Amino acid sequence: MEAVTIKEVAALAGVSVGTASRVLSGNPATSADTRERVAAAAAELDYQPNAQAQALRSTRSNSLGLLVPDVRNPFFADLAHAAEQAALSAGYVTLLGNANERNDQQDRYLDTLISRRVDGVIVAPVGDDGGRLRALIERKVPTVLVDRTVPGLDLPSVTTDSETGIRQAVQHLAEQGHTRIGYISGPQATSTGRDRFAAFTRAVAEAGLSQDPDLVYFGDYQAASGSAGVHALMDLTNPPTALLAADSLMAVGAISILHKLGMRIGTDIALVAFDDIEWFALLNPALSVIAHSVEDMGRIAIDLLLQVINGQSPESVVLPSELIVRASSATPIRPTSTTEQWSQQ
Amino acid sequence: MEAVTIKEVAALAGVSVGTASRVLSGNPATSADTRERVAAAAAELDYQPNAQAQALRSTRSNSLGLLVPDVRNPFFADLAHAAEQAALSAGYVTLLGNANERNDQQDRYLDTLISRRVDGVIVAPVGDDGGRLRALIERKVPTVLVDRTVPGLDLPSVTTDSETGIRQAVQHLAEQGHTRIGYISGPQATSTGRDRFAAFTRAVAEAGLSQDPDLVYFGDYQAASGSAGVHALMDLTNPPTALLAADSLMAVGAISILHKLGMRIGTDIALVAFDDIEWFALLNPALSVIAHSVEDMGRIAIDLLLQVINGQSPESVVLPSELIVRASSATPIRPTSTTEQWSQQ
DNA sequence: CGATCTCGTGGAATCGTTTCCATGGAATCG
DNA sequence: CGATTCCATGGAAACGATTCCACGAGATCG
Repeated sequence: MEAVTIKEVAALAGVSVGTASRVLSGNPATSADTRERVAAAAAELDYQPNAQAQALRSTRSNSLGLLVPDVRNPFFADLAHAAEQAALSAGYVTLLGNANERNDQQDRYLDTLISRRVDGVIVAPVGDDGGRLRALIERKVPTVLVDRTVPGLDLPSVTTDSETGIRQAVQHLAEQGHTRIGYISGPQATSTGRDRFAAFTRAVAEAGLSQDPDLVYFGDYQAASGSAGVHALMDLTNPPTALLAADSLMAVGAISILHKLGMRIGTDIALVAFDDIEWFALLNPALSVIAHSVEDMGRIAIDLLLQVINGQSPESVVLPSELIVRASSATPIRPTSTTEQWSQQ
Repeated sequence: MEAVTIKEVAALAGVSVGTASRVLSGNPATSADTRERVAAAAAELDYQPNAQAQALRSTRSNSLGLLVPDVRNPFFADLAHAAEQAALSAGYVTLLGNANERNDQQDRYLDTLISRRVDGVIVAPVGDDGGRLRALIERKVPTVLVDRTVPGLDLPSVTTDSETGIRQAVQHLAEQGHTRIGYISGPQATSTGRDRFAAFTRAVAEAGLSQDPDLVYFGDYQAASGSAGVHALMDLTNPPTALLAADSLMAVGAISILHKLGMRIGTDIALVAFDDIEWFALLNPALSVIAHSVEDMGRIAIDLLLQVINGQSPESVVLPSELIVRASSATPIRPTSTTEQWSQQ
């Protein structure tokens, strides 16, 4: 690594480092002549300022930390992309960290972000206790939570109102004649897991559907637990006729096992997934989803973070969710003789 | 941001900053007593060293840059994940940049990485002219190319041998009775686009299949161009009976439009895609793919980069590719006389 | 025409850390 | 017991940039 310093630029331009610095940072107290000579020297040497030295001196690093549970989850990949683009156009580079859905990796990354003195952090938190998030708060590092919140941590956040979408989905399934809806829940150690489960419970009660606790399987937002959930639910003596999966990865696991079991989605069983992934529309049959805008979430998170950095205390934002009906849940249930729980449409 | 400095640690421990620094960096020239007091003080204050100051002094930042064309492309999301994990266990943090398949964004990020004095860079390059990549080379910044290469740039790289997989795919399709295979190519401004196209051309010639130039559509590795490709190929007076898409996103575009056209994949038309994405196995029918290992690619790229950082000059690595046959190409073609093979049954 | 003001510039301090050098006390040797 | 070695430690320089302060030369004013 052969670095060009401002000293060399100044020498080539025949000025002092102070003057060179002034020109390069756009300080108006410079003569046209020196401006020109310094600019020429910088271009000639292809000078790139040392961001570390700048940050050390100015206590601003122009970088943000973004910590997600898993980049390979398309929802978080989209979120990362949206946030990164928004940050870039505000002049910040993004340090992306991956917690791998593990508390210890999240904590390790949080310490790294503190060490690198990022100007702010956006976290989709893993787990429920905050962990080293509290260290960020103590140091007053501007922080915004995204997608998930942590009880007891008073930080601005951008989350989704799962309630509306889930109620729409349950009502929709009820209209198709389903009375027993299986729910593959997210972990209760995440706020989204709890919120969506609560919303499902309420919606099912409102719609007058079966509240059989066996119809709920608790997964962990990973594909494998979606498969396990389908197994558990389908092994019931009185299995559900429709399934609602609380995130995209568990839906993927569910689809995969349903294929293996030879059950036709949309015909033998209805399926709705939380999270709208581009690919879900390509499946055959296309998957009904509860959609929420990742782009908005990423963009708004950056927006709130910039406000916090500027010393403001923005309100948290809750984004809407909405059911999109596709073929996987569009066929009304047919009356069958085996189980008569449901009235025929 | 309220930072704790080594000065405060030293004061609390009752030693000089020099001594505190020695203890914290594991320098053995310290007494057991001071080691203990400094460690206690650091823990007490929850001291996190300022990485910028360390980097400024030591000219090592313990960070790597990773520049991909698009994080939302699952192939690159997986690559980013693999590389990031490998870097992390070698003690490096990864700065992830997104070029959005655009030369100017790539160049902008490369300059940022130079400014931040990362210890090394891994790039899946966009475009063909190198651009600011040459600035990295001039400054002797350790750099490794991944997935794609750039002509005229002599840098270590990790790429895939597309030839084998593509030949297997073409032979496989030939065995199913296809004689006209449509090829949705990547852009000829990328090395992978050129390599795969050349491999396809050779394989088709070897297998004695139609070399009609109209059977090739040049896309840009984005979903939309996969759709456009299907349109173009199917509008031919003598359309292909099988399709080979040069990457996963174009395959997605192709699938989407084939659904709209009402063509059944695997029955009316065979489809094989380059890139093995987890989801492709879940489609109905499951998609045949040419697989190559992203995990290996990411891991090896980091490995080579660490070697370059250590002053070595590692050889480039070429990884194998391999056909995985699934339902989308498993049905032998039925002899038909018309150009509308798919419309029957 | 002398005093004041303006303005561009150089020099120096500073950010937080590492590392080199000097110091002084303890330990060891002849 | 005096000389040498050893070793933990403090102090200071350095990394590369920004910014404050002071200075001197012109311009402006009374």
